[in-house]
Amino acid sequence: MLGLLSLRPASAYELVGQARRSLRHFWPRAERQLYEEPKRLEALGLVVGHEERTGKRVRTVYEITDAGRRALREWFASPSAPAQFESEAVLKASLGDLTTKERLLQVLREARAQAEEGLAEGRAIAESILGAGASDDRERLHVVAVMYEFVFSYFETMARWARWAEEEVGSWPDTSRSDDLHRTLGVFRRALIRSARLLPKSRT
Amino acid sequence: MLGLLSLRPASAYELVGQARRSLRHFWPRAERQLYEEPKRLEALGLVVGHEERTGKRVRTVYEITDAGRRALREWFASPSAPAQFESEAVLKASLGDLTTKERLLQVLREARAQAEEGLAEGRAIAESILGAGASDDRERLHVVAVMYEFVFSYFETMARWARWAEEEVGSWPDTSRSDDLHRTLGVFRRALIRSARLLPKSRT
DNA sequence: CGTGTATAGTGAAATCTGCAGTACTGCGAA
DNA sequence: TTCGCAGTACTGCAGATTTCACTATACACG
Repeated sequence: MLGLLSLRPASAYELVGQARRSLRHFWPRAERQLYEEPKRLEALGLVVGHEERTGKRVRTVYEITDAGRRALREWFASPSAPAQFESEAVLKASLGDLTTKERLLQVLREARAQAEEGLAEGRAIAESILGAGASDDRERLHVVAVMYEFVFSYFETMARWARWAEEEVGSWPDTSRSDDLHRTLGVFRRALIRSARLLPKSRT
Repeated sequence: MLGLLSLRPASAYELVGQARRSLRHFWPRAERQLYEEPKRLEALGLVVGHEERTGKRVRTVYEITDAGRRALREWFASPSAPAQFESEAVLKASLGDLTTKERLLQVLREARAQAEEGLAEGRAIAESILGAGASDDRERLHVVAVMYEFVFSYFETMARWARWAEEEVGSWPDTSRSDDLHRTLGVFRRALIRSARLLPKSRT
C-alpha cells in the first residue's frame, strides 16, 4: 500500500506487519497478496525497491516515488467503494428459525465473544496510548484517533447487538415464533425514530 | 444457499434475487458465484434440481434434500468465521494526513451519504412492515427483526461516525495536526469508559 | 409488430486466498 | 562450540472468487 510507504520506506515484510496490526479491521487482505503488491507497484513505477542485506539474506526495502505520490493523491480524490460487511453469525441469525433456540443462542454468544475480543484489544491500545508519556508517532495521533473511533464503535455495535439479540431470542418460546408481536414490531418502530434523528431531510 | 432453499424451493435466479435483496449487507457474494452454488450443492446431493419450462426457456428449480437439511444443521452447530469489515473510506481516513483537509472531508461526506442511503433503505422497509396489515411471511418476522436490528445499527454507527469525524476534522487547522491534544485523547479516554460498560470482567 | 425491461443464465480472464514449504538469522542452553 | 528452536522473510501453487462481457428468451405495452 502506497499510503504506508508514504509514511516511511519499508520492506514487504514490514508492510505486511503494519497491515496486519492496524489495517486488518477495515482493509482485510491475505498476506500473500500484500507480498505481491510492492512488486506490482514497482512494475508500475510507483515505488522503487533497493536491496539491503543482513549476512546472506537479501530483503528489498521499498520507497515511494513522485509518481507514487501522484497516484496516492488521485486515489484520495477518487470516489470510495461502498463499505462491505460480512458475518456468518448474522447470516445464521437471519435464518435462526431453521435451528434450535439453544444453538441460535450459542451462535450469538460466540458473536458477542468475538466482538468483546475486539473491544478488549481496543481498550489495550487506548491504555497504552494514554499511559505513554510520549510515543514515537504522536504526530499522527489525531488521524489515528479518527480511525480508532470507528473501529471501536464497530465492535461496540456488534457486542451490543449480540447482547440484545441473546435477550430477544431468550424471550421466544422457541425459534419458530415470538409470542410477542408488539415487541417484534418495536424494532421497526424504534428504527423509524432513530432514522429520523440521523437522516437530514426526509427523502424516499 | 441451503438456508434459502430450506424456506422454499427456488430457481438459481430467484436465489440470486433473494441474496441481493436481503443478504447483501452481511453476506456479500458475486452473482456469478451464486449461480454456481446450486450446481455444486446438487453435485454434493444436498439439493435436487428439476427443470421447468415456459415456452422454450428452461429454468431449474432447486429443492433441499434430507442430506441438505442435515448439512444445514451441521453448519449451524459449527463455529462461525469471525466477522469482516472493509471500507475504503475508513482506510482513507486512517491515512488522512496524506491529503488535504478538503479532500478528507469530501471522503467523510461520501461515507456518510452511503450510510444514510442504508438508513433510508432500512426506514423504507420498516415503514412497509409497519404499514402492511398482514404480510406474506409474517411468521418469520421475529427472526427478520433480529437481523434487521443489526443491519440498521450498523448503518447508524457508520453515519454517526462519519458525522462526528467531519466535525473532528473540521476542528483541525489542517490534516497534519489537531492543535488540541486533549480533544484527541478524549477519544481514547471515552473508549476506556465504554469498554468497561460492555466487557464482563476485566480481562487483559 | 417493435421495443424495452425482466428473466435466466454462461464463458473466460484476472485476481485473491489458503496452505505448505524454504531458507536464513539470532539467541539460549548444554 | 554447537544444537535446536523461535522468529524473519518470503515463494509456489492449487483452488476459490470476482469481474466483465455476452447470449437469449418472455412478456407487457403502445
